[in-house]
Amino acid sequence: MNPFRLVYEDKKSKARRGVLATAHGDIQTPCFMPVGTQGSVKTLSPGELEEAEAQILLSNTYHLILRPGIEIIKKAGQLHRFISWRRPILTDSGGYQIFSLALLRKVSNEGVEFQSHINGDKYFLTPKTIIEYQKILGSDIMMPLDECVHYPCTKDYAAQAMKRTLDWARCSKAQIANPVRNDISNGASDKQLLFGIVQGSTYEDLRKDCARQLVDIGFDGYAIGGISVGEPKSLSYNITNKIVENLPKDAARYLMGVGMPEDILEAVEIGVDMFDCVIPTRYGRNGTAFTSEGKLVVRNAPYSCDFSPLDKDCSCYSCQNFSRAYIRHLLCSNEILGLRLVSLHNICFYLELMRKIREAIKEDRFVEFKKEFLNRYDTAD
RNA sequence: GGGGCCGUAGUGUAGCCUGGUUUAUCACGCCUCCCUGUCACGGAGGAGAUCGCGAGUUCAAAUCUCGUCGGCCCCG
Repeated sequence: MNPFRLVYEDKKSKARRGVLATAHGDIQTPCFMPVGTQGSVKTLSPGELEEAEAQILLSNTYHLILRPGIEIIKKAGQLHRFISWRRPILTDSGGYQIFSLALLRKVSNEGVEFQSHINGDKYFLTPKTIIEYQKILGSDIMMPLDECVHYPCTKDYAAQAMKRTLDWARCSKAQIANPVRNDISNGASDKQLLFGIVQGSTYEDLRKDCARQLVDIGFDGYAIGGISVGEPKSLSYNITNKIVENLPKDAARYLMGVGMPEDILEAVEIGVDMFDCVIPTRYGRNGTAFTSEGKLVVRNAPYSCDFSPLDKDCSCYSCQNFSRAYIRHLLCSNEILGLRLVSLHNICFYLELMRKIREAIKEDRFVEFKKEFLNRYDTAD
């Protein structure tokens, strides 16, 4: 059964409204998934995220395996219960982390051998074990192990990593055929979804080939990996566009790790449905707020006497109650509340942006909305 | 009255004995930039000191000598 329902297509662009049915409820797309790598969206509580109307969180299998360890989550009774979050969760496999964080990794067709970046313990993860771990986590959407290459990357290596990612995708698909599922019951589907991940670096033919083969295998949705890893933005856009053209209309499309508000708008316009990114929370912790007029480095000196809110058009708790001057003071004094207030605002800003995008698509005015938004939103800085 | 120690960016300091690779060290603070499947206490860059003041020795003084001012300590 196809978990994705295409609800509406914008008449003037390829933007679309959809609904993705998961075990813990429906997700309205286009959507943004706040990132809670280690089972926590840094500085924010599940209550605050619900309040901000986050529909789904992203968590990370690699991080959770290393700490606290899969056995503890199993004992806790799945990830939802462990972290006290009742809405959907997508778990990233950790492919990205193994290639960016882990030490001394050895990649073979069977899997990846690496040392923990925390304590040096040795692990050997295979596409099969990654799926088994995600079954135990009980995430609503599972991601297969993949190999995300850096930019720039030679075509030979990109082809090799793409082929390996495809092999691993087949292996992952085969692994979920064994139903080990147990007690998820409060959603539209009692099945964990599995997405395929398109790799192939910046090479159009590799990307196209990868997308087509994944579609042949058949997944519940398709993710685009290895974008925004340092390549020029025009290239990210072109490649993403080419990939989307080779994905079925009636499946969810997820652009992994993206991005800035302007990146999200570009991607929605060419038909991407799902996003996740550390930017709102990481920037929040480092003193940059997103506002309707662009990025605001509230940590900077000019705001020391600015008693207006981060964004005067925002209705979040931070903006309704606190000034830039106070938040800057908190950040400069290393008060945890400062990190929290900016992170909360940024998450609210992103989620509100996605709501506005969904509204605009429904009314065939996505292109105008994007233009108006970018007109006001200063991307120059 | 006698003796000793100390004075180097906003703060705390290295260098002084054995003068010259010192455009004077480092940390914090300050200023700016960066962050795209995470990184709370983060990364990069920058500004900021006529080395308390004055005189002397010397080709050359933060560095040696004398004086002086300020701070601290010990003895009377």
